[in-house]
Amino acid sequence: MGRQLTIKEIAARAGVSSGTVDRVLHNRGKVSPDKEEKVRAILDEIDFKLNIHTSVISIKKNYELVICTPEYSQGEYWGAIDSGIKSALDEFNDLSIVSTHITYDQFDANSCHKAYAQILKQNPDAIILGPIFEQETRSLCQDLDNRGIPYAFVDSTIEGTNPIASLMADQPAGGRLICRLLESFTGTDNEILLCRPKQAGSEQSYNYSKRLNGFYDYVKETGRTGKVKELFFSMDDSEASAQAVISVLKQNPGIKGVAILNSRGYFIADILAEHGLKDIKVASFDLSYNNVRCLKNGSISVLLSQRPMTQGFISVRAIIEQLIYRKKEKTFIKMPIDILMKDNLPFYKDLPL
Amino acid sequence: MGRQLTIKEIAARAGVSSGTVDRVLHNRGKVSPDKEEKVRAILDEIDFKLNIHTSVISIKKNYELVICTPEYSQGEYWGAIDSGIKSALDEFNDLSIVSTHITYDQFDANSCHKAYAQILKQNPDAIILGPIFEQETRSLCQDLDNRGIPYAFVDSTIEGTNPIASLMADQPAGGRLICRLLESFTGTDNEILLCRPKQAGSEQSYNYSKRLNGFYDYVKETGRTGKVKELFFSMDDSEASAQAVISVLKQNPGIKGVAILNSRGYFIADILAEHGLKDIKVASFDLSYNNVRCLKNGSISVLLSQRPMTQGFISVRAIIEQLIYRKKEKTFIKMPIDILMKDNLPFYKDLPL
DNA sequence: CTGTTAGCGCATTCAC
DNA sequence: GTGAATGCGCTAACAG
Repeated sequence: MGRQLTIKEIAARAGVSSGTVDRVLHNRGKVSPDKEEKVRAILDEIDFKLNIHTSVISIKKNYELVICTPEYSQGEYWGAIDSGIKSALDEFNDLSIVSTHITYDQFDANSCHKAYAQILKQNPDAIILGPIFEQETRSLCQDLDNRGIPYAFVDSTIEGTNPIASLMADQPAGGRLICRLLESFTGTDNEILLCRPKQAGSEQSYNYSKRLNGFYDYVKETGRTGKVKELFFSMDDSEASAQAVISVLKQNPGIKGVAILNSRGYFIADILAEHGLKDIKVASFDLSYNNVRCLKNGSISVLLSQRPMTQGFISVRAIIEQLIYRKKEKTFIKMPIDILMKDNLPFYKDLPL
Repeated sequence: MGRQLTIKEIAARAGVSSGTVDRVLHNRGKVSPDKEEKVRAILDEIDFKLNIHTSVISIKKNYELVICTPEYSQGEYWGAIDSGIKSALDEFNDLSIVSTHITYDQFDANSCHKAYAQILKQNPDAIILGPIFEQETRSLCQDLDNRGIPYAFVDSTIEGTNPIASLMADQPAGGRLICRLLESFTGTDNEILLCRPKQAGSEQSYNYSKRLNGFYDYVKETGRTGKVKELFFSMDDSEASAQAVISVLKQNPGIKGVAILNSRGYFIADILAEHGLKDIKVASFDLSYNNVRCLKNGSISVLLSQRPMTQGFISVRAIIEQLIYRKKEKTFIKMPIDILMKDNLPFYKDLPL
């Protein structure tokens, strides 16, 4: 495969100037039908691709990117996504992209509403969305579609929208997997406790409910319905939660594994550790700071992660490819669900700082 | 953080010409100490990064890259590494890199010797090595060091060499991990069978022996020495191997898990499946075609993978960064060891085709 | 040693 | 509608 033809060479072949080829390539109009046809014929024949590098350097436009995600503390899931975004922006720093980060309270639809209003006001060239609220997001996306502003989703995707990219894990698969792992760990004879947070937003979250579905699908398929118990706990009252957990485990000595389908595994793990319940395996999601601590000290046996940093990184890259390199294909990726145990933890970069 | 300074602007600040800045940036020499210092001072201060795009288009040189790995069949480990290399070369195709792939028989030191001679004869600009034989590789690398030709390792690294990049997994950690997994799966009361291949090269391989070390380190640490049995099997005589495996399992009903520390897990898994031994958990390495088949049908419970495609990809990128972008830092990465089970398998791209 | 300069391929004016 | 001309930031060759 030899070198590609340049625009100039194509122009020569078509008997036109490079400017005309450029107009055809980018559908800018103002080209007579006959010349256009000539150029297109050649273009089709040789499968012409723009040279990204020269293309980029001759574009002068400054791009505005808005990132809109829930607020987060350091070392948490959304922080990892953000650091992936940052590292991508750093890698592509010669593209003159200006980014703004707008955050909202993931438990307060109104705060999300405000954030979205702010986005529309800013009228950026592209947006990366970490969506929690379906209605609000769908409405925003409609406006964006109308204005022709591209947007990408990280963490989860809202149906009925037209993102140019979507980076998320298969949540039901995550639910199935955590159940399979605990089943393998505890053996088929023993029981599993599913600890569900009472906290407002968390249970309603799209991702959480999908995991729950996957979890119970697996339970049913394997005919272990009787082997799974549930317990609701509140992060706000750790005393009561601790008592509840311990009492359930005392009453059900067959329980050898505990699943927490969000990133609060450490909360339960700490309770178990405090009470010396070392033989109970805990499984949870996300490499948050506290979860990693527990995985290291053995109070959590396994964590599932959906590569938040990678999600952030790819979302930026997808935007750039679409916006600047004019790539047409959309980027829909189901992220791998990584299984983390003590021995392979050190080699994963998607770690909280 | 505003726009980056250009080389010209830096030159102006330092009171030199852009040519001088370029010479400093790329260590081409021929710069007086005082000017060099002035330039470096500014460079450090502003954390200058080359504009990749303009840099690429103005490079005229054609680079020759040689890739040298063991031969492989489709859907195997080395094939995945190769496809990672190919996709990187594809992504960087505007750099005019010509690549040659030389392979050798991983069980025949002489064939490796020949391959290496061929490399030296070709005298390329850079080399990616998948090393098996220590002596031969060390000798080759010495020659390459003398000639100043950069080389990168994939899969494993030979000590006493000076690669510019090394992409490999932590093999002892892999050994530990597979043991921890099987222990978790079988419970502490039961036993584990370690199936070791008799085949010539395989056992001597550096990676294999490191995994073995890690495996037994974990066994010792957890005080389970008495709980681990060993069995040597030969791929050449499946009849005999099958009988041996089955007989060991009959004599030791406490064995509930089987570990294979290379990519031959499917060989044992097929034997177990044939004999209806469904409750015995099998764990092995690598997403080879056959292993994946077994993971899907349930005869293998878990596979460990060291991201061969990613290794291949990064090795090329590291070479390019070193050779073309003249990056100084070397790229030593311990790849994550991915744990694959039935539910998360579909989302991993490091799959055989 | 050092500065100057001609491209690299494309996007974008600006005349015609 | 169209083509010619300019510049993006950097590399490399060349003249001093």
